[in-house]
Amino acid sequence: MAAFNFKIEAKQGTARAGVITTPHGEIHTPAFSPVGTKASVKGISPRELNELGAEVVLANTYHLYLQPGEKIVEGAGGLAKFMGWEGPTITDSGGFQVFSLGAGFGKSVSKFVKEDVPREEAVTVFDQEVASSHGQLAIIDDEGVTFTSHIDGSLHRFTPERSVEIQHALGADIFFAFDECTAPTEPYEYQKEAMERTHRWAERSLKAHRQNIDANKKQAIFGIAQGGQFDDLRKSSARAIAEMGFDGFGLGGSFSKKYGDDSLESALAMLKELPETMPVHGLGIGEPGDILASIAAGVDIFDCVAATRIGRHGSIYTKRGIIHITGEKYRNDYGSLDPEGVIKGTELYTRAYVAHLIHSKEMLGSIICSLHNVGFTLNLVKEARQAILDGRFIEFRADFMRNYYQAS
RNA sequence: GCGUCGAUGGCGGAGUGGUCAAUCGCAACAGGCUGUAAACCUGUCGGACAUAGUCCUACGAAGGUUCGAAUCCUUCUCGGCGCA
Repeated sequence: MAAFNFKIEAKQGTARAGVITTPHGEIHTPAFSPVGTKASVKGISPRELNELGAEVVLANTYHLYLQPGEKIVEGAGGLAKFMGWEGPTITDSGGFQVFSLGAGFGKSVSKFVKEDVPREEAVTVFDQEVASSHGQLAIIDDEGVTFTSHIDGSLHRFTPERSVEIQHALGADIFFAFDECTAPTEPYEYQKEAMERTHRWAERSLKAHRQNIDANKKQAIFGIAQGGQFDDLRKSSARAIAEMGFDGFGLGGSFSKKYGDDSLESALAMLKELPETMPVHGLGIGEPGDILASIAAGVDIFDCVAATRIGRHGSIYTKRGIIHITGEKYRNDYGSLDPEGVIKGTELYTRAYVAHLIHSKEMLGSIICSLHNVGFTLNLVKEARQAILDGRFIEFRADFMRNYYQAS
């Protein structure tokens, strides 16, 4: 992997600033990767992303496989070319969808695997009608995952090998091994089982990648660790993934409050088990406070849908916390969207105007808020990086947290 | 002028004797959103205390029938349509 390199420039405690080199350019870490699930960061053009300071964009294997199909993307010359983005790209493996699509039926995934269906028969027994009647779109077995498309209901199957094959076609600079993301609420036994399965899938993903000489020259593969909220599982998962020979490490899990108690702190503790030279990607970590906590623990890259999602729905990040621009008090507020942090491309818009756009469902409102939030997050990470280089990250983080979570 | 149909909470529009402070949609307001099945979801939505709940004011206006009316009757006001 000559084309891929990670260099640490400065450290402060476990926090570090560095540079990741990829065939499509450099990523200065800590870095935030806006999420363009379907090869599009919702509402924001590649040129704007560039102007906001983004250096890398993350897309999703599951979505691009279903639509338009990885061959189309490959035919365009790869993900970056396809979407008109001139920098590095990352693809997620589809492992998260194993969780988010399966979660439609609560804990059915574990039930299905452990009780209703014998492992070896899970696939053949898959009953689309039964599954969909429960709103469940994915069923896991040890070999892989069978799922129905959320677009047209058609039946598909991912295995680690298939995920890697698709990601080779998509051609991102960095891609992830196929994993099983679990809900933090799953019990120990299931977390352990899923983690061990993820480890086996990681080895298979890595093997499938190393067998492709051509892809190895252009793409780096990161292995994802799991373990839920259990410290011992987290640590053993980190060690197992670290020993396999991946180019980088993916901090897996779902830290959304929606799916249960957040286990970010315990997940971050696992990073102590990793060799210092290994770049770490915090999957789906994107709330300002979580980003800073993660940076402090040694995470180098982040990706998160929050910036664009909450923006699209009319909420924006400010140094004093999130504000909902649809609030009554902003209807005649002719001040800047965020007086303390005006983001490039949003300079001319007032809160009253943006509030009106969101109220009247004009798409520009969602675009402006998304621009602001992505810019805000990129700035946060950029400032954190500079703070590490200057040796004042601790103070920077403390200051930010005090302002952001102060009562307002 | 005569006939006819209608008048319901910010708007649209259900309800046509008790289970109606009144279905539903929109708007409004509040909250949520962390590897995007998300330009989405949840809650509130006459008023006052405010958890349950209790009380008050309410279905154009006034009167009446009835144990009980948004619902039935009378008159009036306003509006649509038809005929003059």
